[in-house]
Amino acid sequence: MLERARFAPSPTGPLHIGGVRTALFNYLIAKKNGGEFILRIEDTDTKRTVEGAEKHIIDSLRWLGLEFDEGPVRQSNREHLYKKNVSTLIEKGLAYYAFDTPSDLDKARGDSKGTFKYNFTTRMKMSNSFTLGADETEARLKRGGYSVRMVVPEKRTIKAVDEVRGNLSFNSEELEDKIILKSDGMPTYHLANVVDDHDMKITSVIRGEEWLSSLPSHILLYEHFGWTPPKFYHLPLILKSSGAGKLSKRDAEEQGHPVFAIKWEDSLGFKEAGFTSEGLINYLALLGWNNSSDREKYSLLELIDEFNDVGINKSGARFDYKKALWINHLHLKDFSAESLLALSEKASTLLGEKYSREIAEEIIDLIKERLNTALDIDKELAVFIGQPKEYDSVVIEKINREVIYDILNFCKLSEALISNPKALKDRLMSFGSEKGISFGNIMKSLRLCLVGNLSGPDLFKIIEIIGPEETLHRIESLTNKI
RNA sequence: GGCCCGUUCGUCUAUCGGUUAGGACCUCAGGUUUUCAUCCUGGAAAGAGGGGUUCGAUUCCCCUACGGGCUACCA
Repeated sequence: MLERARFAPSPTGPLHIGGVRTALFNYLIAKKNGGEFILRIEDTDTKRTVEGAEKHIIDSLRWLGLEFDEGPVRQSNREHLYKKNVSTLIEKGLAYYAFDTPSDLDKARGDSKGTFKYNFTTRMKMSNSFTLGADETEARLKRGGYSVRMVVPEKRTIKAVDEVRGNLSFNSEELEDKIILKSDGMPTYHLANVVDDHDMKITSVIRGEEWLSSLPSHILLYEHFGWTPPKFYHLPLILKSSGAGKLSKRDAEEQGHPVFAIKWEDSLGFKEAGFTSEGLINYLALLGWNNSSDREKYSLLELIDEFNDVGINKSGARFDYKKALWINHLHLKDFSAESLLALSEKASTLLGEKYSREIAEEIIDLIKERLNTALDIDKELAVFIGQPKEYDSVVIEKINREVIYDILNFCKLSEALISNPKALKDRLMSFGSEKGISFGNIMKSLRLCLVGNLSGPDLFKIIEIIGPEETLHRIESLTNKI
């Protein structure tokens, strides 16, 4: 049978990485078996729908490369479907009209000190089509403002299978006659989900663990309709990197890392933080799944290939930004110079103004092992683009101004040598031994002069690329300042 | 509180009854490098506790503890 998996977010806010991971696993399970990945927007709560959220979800999936084959299907367009199915349930006696107001329910809950359950023990005391009689029910239906509840049988063991955890069983006494149609005419999640998954021929429901406890209600609903339930996968949650609980936007901000795939209002996403989509996907895949192998780097295609649902973990995992960065680094260093250049518009323009395409690519190759994020590209490239804006004063003091001056002066006087970095190196060494200056300090001084601090790629390579004129210019600059 | 799920280094994880409990991030120490980073080598670091079952339990079962989720006319 053709595998069909859906990602079904509700547009009540931007797509965060928990959602991204759910989308990813849906995508992988679908694609693994050559199946289809479908996007369904669960917008049944009109009050909580957030402007722009749906667009953010779609844009995120697009950036991530998780292209959906169908959708977006919006539940708000399918009211008739839910109503029709609710009617058949009512006809079968497996659902009923309820007229209790919110304050009625509050009261019932308050009276029982929070133990109240709307089920076989209490429904005959409430206001619904079982207790009101046909005429009264009819009259109230005409007035509107009713909801519909599903009937949960009295004493039953409901057996369910979760593909991640195995066999599960629940006692129906613990369940409630859940509302399936709200008084505004919209279905609740439980109904809409079951009806849509059946209607859309979904074969695998892959969602977060927070749904595990409503699984028995859903199983019951499938039973009431006489439908065969799909396979269920409940994914472990992504936990905050320190402390307890689910990862939230606030925790992420406190820890200084993104939570959204792409920018949302004032919050920058992983994209803006310089992650590649595959780097993020790679990290997220490993946070909740593994292959029993020691392999850490996967492209999306490789994940599709290697993915197997038995490797999905059962327990929640803490988000670790450092490891995410490291995975991203693994991806960046395998990028071609060309695609790396494409990641930074600024860098490619500035580099393009100064150097030939060939040299630009050579420069990129020089720095690419040094990158954790695409943001590092600009930082690493600065040395090739202009002279240092400032000099690390700690280094100056450490080496000693006089010494630096002497070295730079020597370089300045050896002007001819600057166009021959190899020879320059030799001359500097002998200069050092004459003057009793360590070679390390010579190099540090020169690096300070050209870079502004003590980091960066090979010094003589830098001299070669920026050329004698620019080198001399930078030497002049620091000599004047010191 | 009730119900459900979970529990191996600080973190992410491997192990499908017999292992010196493996890998990665982090961290520490060396090495490479003119510097930083990369990279290489090495070190430190774990089976929540208690009962069973078994010749033998990290692995299977039970209890406790801890963590998480749900407990809405939200998803």
